Amino acid sequence: MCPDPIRPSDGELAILSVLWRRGPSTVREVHTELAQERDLGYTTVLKLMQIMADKGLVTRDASAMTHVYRAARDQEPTQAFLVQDLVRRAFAGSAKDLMVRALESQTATGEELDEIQRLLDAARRKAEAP
Amino acid sequence: MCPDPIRPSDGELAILSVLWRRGPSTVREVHTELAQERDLGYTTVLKLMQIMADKGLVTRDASAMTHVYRAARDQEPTQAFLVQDLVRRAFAGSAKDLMVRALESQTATGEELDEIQRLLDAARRKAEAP
DNA sequence: TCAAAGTTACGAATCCATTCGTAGGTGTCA
DNA sequence: TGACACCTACGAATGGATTCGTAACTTTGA
Repeated sequence: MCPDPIRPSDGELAILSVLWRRGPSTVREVHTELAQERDLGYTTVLKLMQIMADKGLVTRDASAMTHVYRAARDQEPTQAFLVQDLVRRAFAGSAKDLMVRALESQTATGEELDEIQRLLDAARRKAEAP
Repeated sequence: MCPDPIRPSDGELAILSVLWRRGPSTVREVHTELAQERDLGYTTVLKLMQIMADKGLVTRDASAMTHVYRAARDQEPTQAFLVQDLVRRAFAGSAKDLMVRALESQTATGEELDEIQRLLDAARRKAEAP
């Protein structure tokens, strides 16, 4: 479900996001979602999803005429990979610096801050008492 | 110093990182740094830096024969932009979720956790008493 | 039945990042 | 002075992402 992590391109990530949110979907469904954001032809999405199937980023059920696509990678490890990748490329490996930027430039709600606090506590416990 | 933010490519970001760390540098100096990591021709770095100058990502002093390049964007707003970009593309706009992934997948030291705690406190103060 | 709508397959064009070779100019030093 | 090292400029090749048009097939509904 999560083979050799490859950084998905912008278009691929947009499609994966739809599949993660909607679950297994047809090209038509994915295109309908993406077309709300930006102008995009149907066959453009189709072609991209076919390429993604070749790459192994998605699988598809071709038993019916209208194929059903499914993300071949879970969302969480992919997100983790992308964060680590950005940390390495833009933050010299310092995840702390990334969080600094995220906290600075984000107008987080109090609830979100509370949740981050809980995660921080958990990370601290894990760090201090392995 | 930070005009219309454009997402720098991988190569461009690598060069910007060197310029941020070293300050104004020559192509030779940047190439020496980058060549330690991966095999890379001198003219490859030169060409990329020339393109970056055309794009406005760097400026250069051509008064001497050996040109001196300088990052045209500060590091912090560029990092902030990249984080926001990733939040939008891979985390549906939730900076909190990005921080969750960063905390989960990172083996942060106690000191780093303490610093994140301080930043979190500051963000909370700013959120509760604007 | 048969035209319209929907679907996949696929080639091709385009754009961009990346890489490098070559040409030509400039400085250095023996 | 003259060979050598270093510099910039620039064209070109490569590869990948993206986009779309067209062809061919299937389903549907009047």
